[in-house]
Amino acid sequence: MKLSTKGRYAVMAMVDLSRHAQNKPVSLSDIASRQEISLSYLEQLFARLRRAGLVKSVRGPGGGYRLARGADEIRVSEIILAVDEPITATRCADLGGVGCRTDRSKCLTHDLWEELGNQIHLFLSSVTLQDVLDRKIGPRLELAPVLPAGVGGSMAVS
Amino acid sequence: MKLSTKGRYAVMAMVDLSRHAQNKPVSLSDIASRQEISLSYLEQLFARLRRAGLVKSVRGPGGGYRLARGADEIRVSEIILAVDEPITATRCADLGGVGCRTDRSKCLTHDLWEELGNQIHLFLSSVTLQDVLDRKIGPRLELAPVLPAGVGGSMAVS
DNA sequence: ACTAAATCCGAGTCAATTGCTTGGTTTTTC
DNA sequence: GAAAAACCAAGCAATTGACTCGGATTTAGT
Repeated sequence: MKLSTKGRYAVMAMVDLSRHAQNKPVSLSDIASRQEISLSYLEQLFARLRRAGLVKSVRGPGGGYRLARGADEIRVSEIILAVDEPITATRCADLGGVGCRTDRSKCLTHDLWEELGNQIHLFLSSVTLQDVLDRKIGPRLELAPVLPAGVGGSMAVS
Repeated sequence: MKLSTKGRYAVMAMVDLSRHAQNKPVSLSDIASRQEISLSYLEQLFARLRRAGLVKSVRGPGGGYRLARGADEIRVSEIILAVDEPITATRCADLGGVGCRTDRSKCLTHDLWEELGNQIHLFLSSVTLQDVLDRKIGPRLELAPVLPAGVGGSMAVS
């Protein structure tokens, strides 16, 4: 799973959409001005979100977008998968990576990346739009074995 | 924390280094041929790793690199932080992001990204080079009981 | 002292991606 | 029929990733 600002914009927009959902659909220009994202860029993102079946569109004046499902049925991971390009298969990425088979030592890191991907997906799948709206995000995972502290450093994900 | 193939290359190289560590230091050309990474690119990565204090260099023929500490004392997160550029402060990223203050609804996603960053860092900090060598990577984290959508109080956010 | 192995260093390249802009077309409501 | 909206396609500037090129410096061996 690729993590980029593109995915963040999409999530921001989807949160905005579910937050301002009334009877009327929400227009992209509303979202654009509220979230300070360019309208055309939003159009591109929502084209993908629509193709992924996460939103429905209503054309014509007074139109806009609606969530295709309830906010509690849409997971953040779905949004990010919808807008981000699929993972570019790196050197030894997915199935049958050449280097993986030939020299197994070359891919000692394979398991590591795979497990990291699992962790990220697990986390983002555990959060729905409704959770974000309700600010229910908090520390949810626990480490099994623990390490001496002090490895700190500021973090962020891009 | 930025996740790119750059960090992966660095981890691959560091794993290779610790795997082939004998009395003699390991030359980059050895790593380059084993891991199929370009030598010059490796040089750039190791310049950063050295500046970060993760490896020590020995110049001259027969020279190369050594781990600055034991493989069980180097965490994967350190390697990635060493080679990847620091986070580009996005729209509402770190402290004092403008949009965060003015319109709090704009940053409902803030906690989400922050917590995701925590998760990633937590995971990568829990894995040492030695763990990768020993193939000790496996599912290590467990989801805390998922919050029932409607029920219960708010989560503690630290 | 000479050579060669290695680390160091800085610049440049090339393709992909991001976040946008421009300029439309269609659909639909009033 | 005018205007609001979704749609669509092309292009573009800046950045980054993964390199290459061309050296320079250090040092072990002879």
